[in-house]
Amino acid sequence: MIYVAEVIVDVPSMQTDNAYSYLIPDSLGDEVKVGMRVEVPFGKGNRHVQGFVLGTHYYQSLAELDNHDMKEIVSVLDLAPVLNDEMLALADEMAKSTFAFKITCLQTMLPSVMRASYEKFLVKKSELPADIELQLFAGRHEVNWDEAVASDFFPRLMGLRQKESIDVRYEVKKRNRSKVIQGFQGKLGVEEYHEAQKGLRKGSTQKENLLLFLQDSPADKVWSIKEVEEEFGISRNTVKAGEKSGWLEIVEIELQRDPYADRIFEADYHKQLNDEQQSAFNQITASMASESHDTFLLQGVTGSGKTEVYLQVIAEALEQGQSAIMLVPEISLTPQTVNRFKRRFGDEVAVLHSGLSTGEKYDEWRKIERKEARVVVGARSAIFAPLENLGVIVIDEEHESSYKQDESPRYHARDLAQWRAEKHQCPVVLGSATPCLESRARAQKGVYQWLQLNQRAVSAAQLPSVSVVDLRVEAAKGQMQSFSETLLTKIQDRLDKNEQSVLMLNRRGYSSFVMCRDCGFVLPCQNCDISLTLHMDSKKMKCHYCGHEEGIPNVCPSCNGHKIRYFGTGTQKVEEELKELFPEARILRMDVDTTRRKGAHEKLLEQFGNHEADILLGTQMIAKGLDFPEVTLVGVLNADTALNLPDFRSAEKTFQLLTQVSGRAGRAEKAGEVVIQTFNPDHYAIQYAQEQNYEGFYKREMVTRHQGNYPPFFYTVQIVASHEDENMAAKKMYQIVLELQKVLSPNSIILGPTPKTVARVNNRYFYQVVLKYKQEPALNEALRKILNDSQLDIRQGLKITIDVEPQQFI
DNA sequence: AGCACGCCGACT
DNA sequence: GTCGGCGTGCTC
Repeated sequence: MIYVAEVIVDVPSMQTDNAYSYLIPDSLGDEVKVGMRVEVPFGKGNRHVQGFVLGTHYYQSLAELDNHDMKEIVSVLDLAPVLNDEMLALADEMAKSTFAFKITCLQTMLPSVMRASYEKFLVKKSELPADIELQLFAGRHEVNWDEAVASDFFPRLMGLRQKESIDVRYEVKKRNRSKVIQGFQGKLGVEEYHEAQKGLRKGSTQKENLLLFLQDSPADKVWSIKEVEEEFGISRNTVKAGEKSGWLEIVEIELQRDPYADRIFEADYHKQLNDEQQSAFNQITASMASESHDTFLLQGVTGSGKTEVYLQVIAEALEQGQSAIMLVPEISLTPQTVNRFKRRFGDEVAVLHSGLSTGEKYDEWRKIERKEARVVVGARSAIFAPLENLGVIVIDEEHESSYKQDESPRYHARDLAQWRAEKHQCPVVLGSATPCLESRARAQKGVYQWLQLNQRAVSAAQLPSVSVVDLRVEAAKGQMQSFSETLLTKIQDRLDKNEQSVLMLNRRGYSSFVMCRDCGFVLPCQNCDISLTLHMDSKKMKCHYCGHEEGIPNVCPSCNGHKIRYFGTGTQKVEEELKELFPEARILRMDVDTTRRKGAHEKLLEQFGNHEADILLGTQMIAKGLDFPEVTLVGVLNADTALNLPDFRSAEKTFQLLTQVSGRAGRAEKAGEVVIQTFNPDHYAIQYAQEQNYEGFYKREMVTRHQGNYPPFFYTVQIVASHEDENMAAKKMYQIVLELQKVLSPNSIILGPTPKTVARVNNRYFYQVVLKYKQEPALNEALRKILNDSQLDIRQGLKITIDVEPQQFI
């Protein structure tokens, strides 16, 4: 019998995006199973790569094989499959719908530690020239490839390789090592131990102790050697001797790193649902019972108790012996959220988020795989949790753009959730106070079941009063600062009353830059078509696109003038202003700079929650999911920076952000107040946000979308080509447009080609085309063809990305 | 991706 | 005449 495995190899390229057949050597016989990772030789030279087994089959004889010379699988990297059939099928679907390589999809589904790392070595085979021997090998049998490349000997080493004095060795390294400790397990029955005891030599007290211990311990019980040594005084050596006598077996015990092990979670019980919550709960659970796969849009204002509905729906799934996935945006995976789930579901919860170390993530994943956790709470990638028998998938804050991955595979967690829901015959619940237009429109059309929560669950809580300050008027009054008089008065008032304020600086598409007041010169990045941003903490000018850094100029490089000043408003600058205005106030700043370190985000929030500061100043990140009862004032310093971006979603994003941040004010008994500073007080996004009127905004925005032929009326696809040579990128996009014009129906719209807003990043030029269409059955195939036909250009340094339903158009 | 094969310019 | 450039093809 000849066993063959179909393997997708870890070479992400168009040409290798298919399975290769490998012989399964007899030695690995029944170890190789579908869904496992294997190490296989691939290509010339001794190169080894990681691969995923997608299928196995066997042949009676070599004659049956039409494939002539297959190579053999080198080794198996897993004891059990790491991807089940559902996940393999999902990877296939993802590759198809997002135009990604299969291998990239497979890797994305697993914790990052399971991605192999490769190392290359030069191995000495016979006597080497003295200088190489002495200075490079220095007595070692082999040296790392990188070390050899860095040395002066490299060209000569390649010559020696030709003469076979040196060989190259490849290593595929497994990184998913579970933490293990030594343990042992009894092998014999009570009677046999009794017999063994009789046969002992007089004075063998240690061994006798061990035998007595084994007799008393339950069969199959695995003991930790260390614990037994400490608690029962049976030494490590005695256990080893016991193994020699065949009484017991030494085994490895896989240790769990539980990031929440040292915390105690107070149990939390179901709260009484109000009528609306109850109705939502009933409809979702009815869908669960009916084994259909409905999508629900649970739309509820801040404080309406969406989370309690999620929790009870998930509890119901568990009750039915099923499992559940709860997706939340990364930024709101704060201890507040996690605690709530831990308190309700205890050890049944596995948490997956970027705050965990790679080892911890792996352990949480293993916990799910071993079916020890039936509830998974996590960010986007938690949609790949290998749960079986799913009862419900919840996506909280469904409008968040972080549910779409902005690199390949460009999947949207919502789409994959719906795919999985169909497989498991279970509902998907999308929750939000401000649903994205697409979802809200689908609810309107009855594609989604629409559930509304209009009452605030906590009866005492009132909606905050929102006032809008016209910055144009403020500017006319004279010296322009970041704060209007209205806002300053209110901040002072909170300080006097010892209440807290949250101030948000909307930095999207805007930041502080340096400009010469004489000639208007703005310092640009040398690699990108964008101005450099001032970073006061490091006293450097930085490019946010490519990371380039340089010093802050004192003199204008263009006119040699000395009036070079910063413009725009960064959080650092506002913080300084605040300190000057309110010297007595304790201020916390929260932005990318102060939250870069692991856990810094949580720590800042905790400090603020403990009222160790009066003012929290931050960027968008403060808008999401924090709940501080002492906060009675929320100020938005510049509401409209995002409004002017060339993106059809800018009004929606602005409305959502303002509504969300407003919800941070006055969540307890104290009434909250919100001040929005803006240059566009008449813009509908600002006005509806002031009224906290989602429905009004939805209706108005739908008109704009309809007029502009944008989603939800049209689907969109973005195609981007980039190249070091601007002409190459532009030429390719024109060529693509010609191709598309041949296949697209006249109802579809092609925008472009145009250079991207930032046309040059890292010395590459970017050109894009946006497609808008209602129905194009042949589009997928046409795009595939474009990718396939572009292989020559890709070789010449062209990069093409296809983004289906892009979230960002700039 | 990464490696070998192959066919044209500046060197021993 | 050869070393080495990078265009092209292929990887079970």
